[in-house]
Amino acid sequence: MCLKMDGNGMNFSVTKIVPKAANGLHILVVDNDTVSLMYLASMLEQYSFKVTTTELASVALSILREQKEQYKLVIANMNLPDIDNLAFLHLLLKKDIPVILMSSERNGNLAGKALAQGACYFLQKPICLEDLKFVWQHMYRKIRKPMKEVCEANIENKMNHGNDSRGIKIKETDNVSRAPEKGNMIKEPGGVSGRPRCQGIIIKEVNHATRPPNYEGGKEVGGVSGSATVCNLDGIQNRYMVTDPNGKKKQFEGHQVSLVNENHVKVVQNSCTKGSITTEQKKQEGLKTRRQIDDEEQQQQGKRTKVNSEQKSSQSLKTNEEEGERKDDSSSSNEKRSRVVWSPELHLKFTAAVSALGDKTVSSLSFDPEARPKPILELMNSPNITLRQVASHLQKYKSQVQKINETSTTDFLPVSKSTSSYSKAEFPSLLERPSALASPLGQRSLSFGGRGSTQFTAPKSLAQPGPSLSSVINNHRTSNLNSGQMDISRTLNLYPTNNNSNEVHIENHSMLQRSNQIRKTSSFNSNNFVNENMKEIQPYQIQGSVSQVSETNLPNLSYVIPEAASPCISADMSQLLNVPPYVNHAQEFAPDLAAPFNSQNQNQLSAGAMGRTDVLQSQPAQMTLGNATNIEKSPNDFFGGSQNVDPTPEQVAASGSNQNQSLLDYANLLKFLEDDLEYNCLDSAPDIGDIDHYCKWLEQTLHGKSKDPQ
DNA sequence: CCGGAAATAT
DNA sequence: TATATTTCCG
Repeated sequence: MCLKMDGNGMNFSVTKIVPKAANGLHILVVDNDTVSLMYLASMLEQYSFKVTTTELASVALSILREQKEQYKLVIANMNLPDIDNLAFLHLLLKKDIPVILMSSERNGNLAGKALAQGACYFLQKPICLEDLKFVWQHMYRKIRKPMKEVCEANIENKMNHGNDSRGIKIKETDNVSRAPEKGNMIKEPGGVSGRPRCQGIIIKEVNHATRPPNYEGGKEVGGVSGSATVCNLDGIQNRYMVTDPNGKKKQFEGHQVSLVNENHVKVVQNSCTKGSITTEQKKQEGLKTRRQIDDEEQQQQGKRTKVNSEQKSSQSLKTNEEEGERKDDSSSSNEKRSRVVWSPELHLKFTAAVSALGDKTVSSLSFDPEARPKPILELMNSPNITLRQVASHLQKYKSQVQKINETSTTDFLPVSKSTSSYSKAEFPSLLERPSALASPLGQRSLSFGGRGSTQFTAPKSLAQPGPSLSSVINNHRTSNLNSGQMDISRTLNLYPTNNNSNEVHIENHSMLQRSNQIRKTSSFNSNNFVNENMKEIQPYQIQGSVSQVSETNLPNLSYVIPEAASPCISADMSQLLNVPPYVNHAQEFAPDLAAPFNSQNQNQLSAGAMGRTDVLQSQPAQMTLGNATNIEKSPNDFFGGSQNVDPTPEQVAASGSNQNQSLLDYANLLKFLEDDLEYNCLDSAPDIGDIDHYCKWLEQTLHGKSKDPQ
């Protein structure tokens, strides 16, 4: 049986895990296995829930029929003798009750099916106390429609609105007023955003899903970005659902072309029925195309290359099959360059490179001159990233840092801040500038990273003292994996030192001894990934009120600690499913579905939740009284804050993650479960549960191509 | 090659 | 709407 401990090996208090508002809520447990039923019930009671048990689905249904309002959640075994699995689930969902399914069968498909059909969570038996840690969250979850319904709804929705991403999309915009280049040219397919290189009419392909570089299965779409998934919609031939890095789900069939010209007229065609725009059409519009060349090439030539329109037009308007062929031809100059999404991993590499470079020379107020795009790119060893992109990222990174510096106030700085020469870290911890982060809700000026739900968040992990090395490591890692906040410091102690993954611990030591830290050599291959930033931030972990930091200053955190990050897929299960347990990806993929708890919309969302949840309505005082001194406290702090009057650091972290978990919607996990075996946005990153393994992987990734300067 | 900033996509 | 990313430009 499971240990009744949390991931850090600390005892956890059951009563502190469940927010007061959820105390005593009624759960209906249905399991034909009496022993398991009773055991589960007793565990739930330990979490202060009221539990009703029954062994029969029919009884459960009748109970609900009569007292539906009483129950906030149903936990049911998947294999009930008196009813069909999914039928039961559907009946429950019809009653608008969140359902958690459980099974002793270790079958990923089963779990996937459950989730696909609308269960909000799947519990793998045997269930232990800790598995139930976040059960309460599901009571507030909006009932989710079964996957197919969602899909169909989306399809219909998109078809009814001109916004369909399928088919050929013709968008016309005015570009005439800009750009010195004259003439109309066709934009290369790869570009989907950014300043236009040319004016006039542009044809480009849109809505091609990006995918991990190592994606090999599936059909359609290319791309290099790691955060998108592609899946085949059930029973819909040639139609794909794409979840872009921002979490928007799109479906399309076939090829899409976007025309941009000066009229701001958008026409949408379905390629399946209407086919592609003809070359003739384009000619009529006086289109010119140009060969796709990348920036560097342009620069070298010092001149843009324009290409004969006829050739290019036809090239840009290939049919599905043609496109597929073209993609297969990787050597083709027409290869697309999709919009890069700075996934956590990518950012991790980036920050690693920056810090490695930055470790060589230290300037207190400006960036290390070595931290230039080119060396960074080299160190990153990411073939799919261009110099431009790195430069761009660096630019934003710097601006981010600058912003933080500008908004910094000594009020928030730790008293015992290091007096070392590193006191002016060029990459200050966000926690040291809480004012910058304590922005009003919804204000995300400092968030960095994925648009939409993937916020790169403040280093909440830093608010934790580091009694548990593993927890620190995990926190750092997870926060980075799930976010992209330009927080340089955080990533650093993730990095394994050379050959010994255990040296991660050393770095953690450095966290606690930062003032005395002695700087080692700075080569990327050296044993020292810790830099000023790391040192800078450390004191903050130990000082002051942790809860204040987390609640007052970091209202928007979407930070997750690993063991808490799996309300939908337990670590076990994710292994079983061969799925990385980065639950936050669900958010990335399904911001819409996760909306009720989306951190981006915490204000409204919380309000909405309050409006529709009895519990929340009935105990508003409790929600805010938890931290009366916190003026900036907002409704969404409820989950994170109120139950932790005097939280231990671990609990603070947990509460933050609780909040985060609430953000989760599982619809998108289905993509993992059902059809996305190839999914691997981490580029073969191992399970973060295996720290050593992960560190080794990271090391390899980071060091793989870097040469030893010595 | 770089950084700042415009411009656009999302 | 705000943000992320691309592209321009000196």
